[in-house]
Amino acid sequence: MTSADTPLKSCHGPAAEQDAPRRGRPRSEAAEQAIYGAVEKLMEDGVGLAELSIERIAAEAGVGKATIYRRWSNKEALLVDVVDRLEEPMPPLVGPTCRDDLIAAVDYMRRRGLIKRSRWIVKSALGQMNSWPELKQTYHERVVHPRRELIRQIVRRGVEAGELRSDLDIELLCEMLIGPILLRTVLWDDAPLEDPDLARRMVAAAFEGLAAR
Amino acid sequence: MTSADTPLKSCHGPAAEQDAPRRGRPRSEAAEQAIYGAVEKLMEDGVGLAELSIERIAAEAGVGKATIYRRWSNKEALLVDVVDRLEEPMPPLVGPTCRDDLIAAVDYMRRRGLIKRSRWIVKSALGQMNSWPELKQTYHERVVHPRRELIRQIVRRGVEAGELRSDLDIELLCEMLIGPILLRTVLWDDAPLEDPDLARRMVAAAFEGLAAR
DNA sequence: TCGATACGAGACCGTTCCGTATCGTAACGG
DNA sequence: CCGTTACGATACGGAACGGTCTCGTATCGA
Repeated sequence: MTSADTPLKSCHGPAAEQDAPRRGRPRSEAAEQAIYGAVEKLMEDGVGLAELSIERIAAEAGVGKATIYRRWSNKEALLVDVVDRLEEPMPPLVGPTCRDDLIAAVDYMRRRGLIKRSRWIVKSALGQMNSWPELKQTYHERVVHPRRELIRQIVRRGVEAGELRSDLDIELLCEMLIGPILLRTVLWDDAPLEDPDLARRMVAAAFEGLAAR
Repeated sequence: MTSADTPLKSCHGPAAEQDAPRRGRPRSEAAEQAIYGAVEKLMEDGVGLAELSIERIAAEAGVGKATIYRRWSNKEALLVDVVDRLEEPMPPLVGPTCRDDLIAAVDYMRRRGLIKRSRWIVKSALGQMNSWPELKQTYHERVVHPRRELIRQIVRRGVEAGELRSDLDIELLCEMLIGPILLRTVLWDDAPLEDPDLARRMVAAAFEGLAAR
């Protein structure tokens, strides 16, 4: 009975028991958006994961705590949903060459690094999520893994097409290509990301090498 | 008057007013080490910054809370000292070539990444220290900045010696060289770091480029 | 021996937070 | 109109924690 008739519909959002035709007053869509909005606003304001309490979220959203608990069973479930809907998938990119795809991918990360919400979630992912297994797993599944896989795919195609050296391990190639941009977006808060040409320069440097001549 | 007579003695450890010849029972050095040890043990066990409470530290150290507060005015001061004494400085390395120095530096980071304590502090630094300004500043001053400066210095010498391309921005060169290893040590928990040849391969790949032929 | 200080243990207070329950009100179906 | 459910607000119990204080004991200098 647990998973017989329900198609496991990648159930986003609050746990809505949609089976019953719901009598009484319907749930407010506005309240839901206000809750999501409040969490995202707090994240953008640099509030740490520890300070991100349900009471603070409710206050920021102008919503009663009960309205939150009516939708999510606890704080963890709420944050899992927030993380889940936070980042849209990378656009599928099929440039003429592997190099084009790599530049696009690196530039996507550069632009993403400019968005404060992304930075917050990445940093929190590293720091606090160790003691929060489900949140960490969701983040890895939905955010880290797909991007890593996409890069791997581009690199593999590049190797097969003869654009990238075939004497290097695929993992090493990936790290050499996206390490620098991730370093700038995640570790070094003060590093500039505004230059729209940065991705091209990075990929070019990686391709051609840093040694003189 | 701020820095006239005090030699700014890089005052490690608990705030000890060493001026008075201290009568009564002296403070226990063992207790101090037990406190430091307890924090480091908890960190190695993967306890998050939020769970790292004074009471838990005291219990782990087998020490009364008062013994902690007698040495540090609050939790923040304790953690600042812990961070401060956590990492020893990078060894000054003057290899025959810039390439040797870079390999040594990257390998130092690889070995450091194998130590759980370092990983913990780096991750916490990213996640939770945003709401903890003094801790973050200390970490940046004592850990991040010196290492970054050393890399910059090596790279600058490499450019001057004609080993590295002079048409690239110094910052970009630094990121291309240490981004990959930091990616592995900080962001990807599961990435292997055991290969003692990793640093050499990474620097070689960066020097010679990833493009085929 | 005596005063001063440190020790481990833990009581204590104030604060914050989670999660539940209760209010009076508002919005839906029948 | 009535039953049902959601709403915002808020009170509540319970837990965790920071920081202070008080015990009885131990260890120093004088």
